[in-house]
Amino acid sequence: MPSYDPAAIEPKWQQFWDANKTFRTEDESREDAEPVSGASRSSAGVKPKYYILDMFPYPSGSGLHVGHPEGYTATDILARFKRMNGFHVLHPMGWDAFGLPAEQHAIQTGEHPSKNTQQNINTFRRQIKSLGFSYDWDREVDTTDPNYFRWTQWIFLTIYDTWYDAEQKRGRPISELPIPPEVTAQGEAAVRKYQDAHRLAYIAEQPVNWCPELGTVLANEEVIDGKSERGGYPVVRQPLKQWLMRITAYAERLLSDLEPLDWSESIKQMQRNWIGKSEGAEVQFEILGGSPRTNVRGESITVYTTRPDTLFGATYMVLSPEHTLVERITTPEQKAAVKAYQEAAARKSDFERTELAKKKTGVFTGAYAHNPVNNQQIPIWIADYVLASYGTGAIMAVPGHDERDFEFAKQFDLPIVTVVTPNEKWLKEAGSTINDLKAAYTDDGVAMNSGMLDGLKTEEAKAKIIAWLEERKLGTRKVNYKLRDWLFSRQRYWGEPFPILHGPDGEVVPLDAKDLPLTLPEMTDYKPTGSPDGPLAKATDWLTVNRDGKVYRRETNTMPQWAGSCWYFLRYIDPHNATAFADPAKLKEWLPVDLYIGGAEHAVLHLLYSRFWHKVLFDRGYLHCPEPFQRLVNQGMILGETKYSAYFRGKTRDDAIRFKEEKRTLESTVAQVTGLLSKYMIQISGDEFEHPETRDMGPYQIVLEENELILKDKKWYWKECPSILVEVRNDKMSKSRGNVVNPDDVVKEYGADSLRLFEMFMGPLEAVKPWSTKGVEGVYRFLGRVWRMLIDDSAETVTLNASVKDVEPDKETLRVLHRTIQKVTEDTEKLGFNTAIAAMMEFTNHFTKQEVRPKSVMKTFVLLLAPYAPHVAEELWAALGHKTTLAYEPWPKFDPALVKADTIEIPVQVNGKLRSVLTVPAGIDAAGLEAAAKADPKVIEAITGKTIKKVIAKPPQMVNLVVG
RNA sequence: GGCCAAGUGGCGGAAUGGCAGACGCACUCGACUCAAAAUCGAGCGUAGCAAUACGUGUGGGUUCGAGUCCCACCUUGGCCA
Repeated sequence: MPSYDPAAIEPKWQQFWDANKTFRTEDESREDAEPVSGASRSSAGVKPKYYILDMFPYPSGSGLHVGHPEGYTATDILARFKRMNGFHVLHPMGWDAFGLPAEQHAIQTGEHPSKNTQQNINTFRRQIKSLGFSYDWDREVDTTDPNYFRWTQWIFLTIYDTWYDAEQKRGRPISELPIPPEVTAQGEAAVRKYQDAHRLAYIAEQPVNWCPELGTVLANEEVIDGKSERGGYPVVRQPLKQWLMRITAYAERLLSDLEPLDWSESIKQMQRNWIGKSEGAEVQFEILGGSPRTNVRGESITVYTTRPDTLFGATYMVLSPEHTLVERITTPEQKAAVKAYQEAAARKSDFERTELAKKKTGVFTGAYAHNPVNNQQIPIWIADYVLASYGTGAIMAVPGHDERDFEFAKQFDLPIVTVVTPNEKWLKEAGSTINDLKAAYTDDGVAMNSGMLDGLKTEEAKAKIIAWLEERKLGTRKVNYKLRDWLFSRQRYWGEPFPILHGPDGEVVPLDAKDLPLTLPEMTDYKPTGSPDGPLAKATDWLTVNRDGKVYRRETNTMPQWAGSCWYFLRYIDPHNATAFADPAKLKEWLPVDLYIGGAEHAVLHLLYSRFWHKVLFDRGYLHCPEPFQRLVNQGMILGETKYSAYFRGKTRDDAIRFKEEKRTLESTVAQVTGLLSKYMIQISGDEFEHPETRDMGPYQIVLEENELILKDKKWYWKECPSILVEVRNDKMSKSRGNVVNPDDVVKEYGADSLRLFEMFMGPLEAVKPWSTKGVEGVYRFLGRVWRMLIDDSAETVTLNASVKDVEPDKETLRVLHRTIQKVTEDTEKLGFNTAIAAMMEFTNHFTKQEVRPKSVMKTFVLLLAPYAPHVAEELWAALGHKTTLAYEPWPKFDPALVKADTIEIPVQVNGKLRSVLTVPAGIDAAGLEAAAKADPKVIEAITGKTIKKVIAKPPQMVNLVVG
C-alpha cells in the first residue's frame, strides 16, 4: 500500500473495532476496571462519566444525508477525545423508527411496515458504520422493537397513573388524589370519573386538527400554516375524543428549569415562546340579557387579558364560536346568523382563523354585557379570531389598543375609545390624533379616559385596576400559558398501541404492567379507515378482550412518533433490562446527558416533550435529576452547493442554446444583440425586457459554472453577456432540486476520514454552511500529506518515511508540537473543530518541509488526529510500531514552557497606527519594551519633531506611542 | 409586526479590545512530465513601479487603540405572530 488509500484502511479498522468491541461501554465493572494508563481518576478511583448523545435518526428510505454525519462526527470526536482523556464515555445510537413514511409504504405495497423499517434501519446502520463512529453498538435501540415499546407503554401507564398536585407542584400517584366527599358519596363510578379528570394522560373531546389525506389527527405543533408538517396536506378542525397529555400542568417548571441549562439562548427563547407565559387578569363581565327562554341574568363571561389597564376601552366583547354560552345568550333574531357562522368557523383551521392579513368576520349575538369599571352596556359578538383553546375562549375587545380588535371594530363600525395616550411620534407616523386613531396603539403609555387610572403609566395602571377588581371580586390576577395540552392520539397503524381497554359502560381500564408489551396485530390492510377509529379497528381478533364475562374493546388509536423519542436516552443506559425501563443505579450513574447534539428542527417539540416525561418520571421517583439534557448544541444545516443561474424566456434549454447561437452570429452590432436580449433574457433586477414573441413564456433557468461569471460592483454577471445579472443561491438540499449529497458517494471517492474532516472544517458547528466538493478534496489532500509525512509512498508495503527518525526533537520542533497540542486540545474542548483542524494542517505544513521528523513528535501528532480521522490515525499508529488500538491512549499534554518562543515579535503603533515590528526577548518588561520601541529607526522617523504624550506598553501584546 | 442570530478577500472561514484575512478552496506563475493528472515551490484584499494610502454592511460614539464594546439604521437568515 504505497499511497494513502482510504478504501483499504477504513473497512479494515471498522472490522477491527467491531470484532474487538473496542467501544463497548462496561457499566457493571466500572469500580474495579483497570485504569487507562495516565488517565485522570476521581477521588473514588472511578473514572468520571461522560454521556454524549446524538439525536437518533428516523431511518427514512432515502438513507443518510450529509446533514446527519455533521452532528454525529462532532459527538464522535468528543467521545474519542474524552475517552483518551480518561473519561468513562457512553456514546450510543438507535432508531426512531415508528412513523408515517413506513406506513405509507405499507399502504401502497401491502407489506408490513416493520419489514420496510428494518430494511431502512439496515441501510442506516451500514452507512453510519462506514463512517467509523465509535458507538457502543451493543446498546442500539429501536423504538419499534416490542422490548423497547413495552416500556414506552409502561411510561404511558405511569403518566396515566399520575395527577398533578398544584400545591406541592409535583406529579403524584392517582391513589393519593384527595376525593371530595360529595364525589365519594356518589359512588365508585363518580370517583373514577373524578380521578380520570385529573390524570396527566386523559381522554377529552375537543376540536382537533384532522388531516383527511393522512387519515389522522395532528398536534398543533405538526400543523404549519394550516397544512400538515409532513406532506403539506390540508388540515380541518373537527371535534374528536382524544388522548391528551397534561403538559400544561408542568408549564411553569418547564419554563423555570430552563434557566440553569447550558443551552443556546436562542433555543431557550424558542421554548419560552412556545410555553408563552403571560401575566394579566381574569375579569368577569356580567351578562345583561339574552334569549328569553334561558335565564342568563346574573351569569357572567370570564375573559383573560394581559392589558387590564385598558378595561375602560373595552367597547364590545367577543366569544369564540364554540363558547358554551353562545347558544344561551343568542337572541331569537340572531339565531340563524349565529348558527351559520358557527358552522363555517368549525371548518376552518386555527391558522385560517387567526391569520392577521385576513378580513375579520363575526356575528352579533343580540346580547349585552356590563363593563364593570364604567357601567357601560357593551354588545357581545362571536368571531373566529377568538379561539376556544386560548385563555377562556372569550375576550374583552379594546379596539383602540389591539390590532385585531381594531380591525374588527372598523369592519363592524363599533366604537373605538382611546384609553392609553400615544406618544407624539407614533401619532404622527400613524396619521392619527388622540381622539381619532387610524390604527391600534399597542405600546405602553399613560392612561386616559379611564377614571381612577387617568395619569398612571401602564404598569401602575395594571396594578391598580387588578387590586380594584380583586377587592370587588370582579377579577383576579392570573398567569396564562400559550402551551396547550399535548394531543397524544394518532389514527394510524404504525405506532405504539395504547395499553388501554374500554369497558362496556364507557370505563377506561389500563392493562397491567405484566401484560406488556401490547403488540400490534398482524394485518394486511393498513389503509386509514377515513374515520377517527384508525386501521386497528379493522383487526377484529385483536380488538376485543373478554374479562370476567365482560367484553372490552382495545383503544384503536396509536401513540404519536414523539413517544418513543421521549425517553430513548434512558433506555441506552440499560438497553436489555427485562424488568424495568432501566436499572435505577445505572440511571443515577449516567444521567444527565452531558452533551446532546442535534438539529434545531427539534428545538421545541422533541425537547419539550422529553423534558415533560422526564419530569413526570422524576416526580414519581424513577429518576434523580429533573432535567435530562445538561448541555445542548444545535448543529447548523448544511446547504447544497452554491448555484449560479441566469434566466431565459423560453420553455426549454434549447431556447437558451438558440440564444447563444443567434448571439454569436449577431455579435457585431449592439442594436441587434439588444433586440435579441429583449427576446430571450430576463433581467433579475432593473427593467424587464419585453418582446412580443416570448413575452408570455415562462422563465427557464440555466445553471452557470463559476468560471462563466464576471464580477462588477460586488455583483455577478454572465461573462457571455455582461448585462445579465446572475443569481447566486445556496438552497437547502432536497430531492426536487437534485442537490442532495449522498455520504456513500463521498466515502467511495475520498473516504470516511475526509468526509468527517470536511464536515468539521466547513465552519463553526452551529453555523449554516454550504457544501463544497472542492472543499472535501482539500481535506483529502491534507490527509494525503499527513500520510506522506509518515509513510514512504514509494514502498511496496506500509513503511515509515525515511525522514521519521528516532531522534530527540530540538527546541523549535517541540515548540511547534506543543503549540499544536495546546490549540487542538483547547479547540476540541470547546467544539471549535474547524480551527483545531487548521492547527493540524499548520503542523503538517511545517513538518513536510523538515528533513528530520522525530518519531516521538509524529506519534503525538497521530494521537491528536485520532478523534478527527480515526481510521488513518489507527493505521499510522500501527505503522509506528503499536500493536493495539490508540482509542484509549492518553491524550497528549502540552507544556506551557515549551509553547513559548525565546523571542517574540511585537507591533509598535504611533497614535494607534502600525509603524514597526520589534523582535524582542520573550520575557521583556514594559520599560524594556518602551525603550526598544523608542530606539527603533522607523519609530524614530515617525515621532521626530513631536512630543511623546503617553506610552502604552503591554508585553507581550503591543506598544503604542501617543504623540502630538 | 415582535424576538433572536449574523454581515470580514472571488468563495468557506480565522482573529482573550492590541500586526485584519490563520487554515482551506479557487486562481496565477514556476518545477517535475513527451503531455496531462498527482505532487512540490512561489504569489494571491484594493489602488500604486514604489514608499504608502485605503480597507471587516452604513452612520455616529466610547477608547491610547474597535472586526470585536455602545446607539441608530440597512440587509440576510431563523423562530413566533
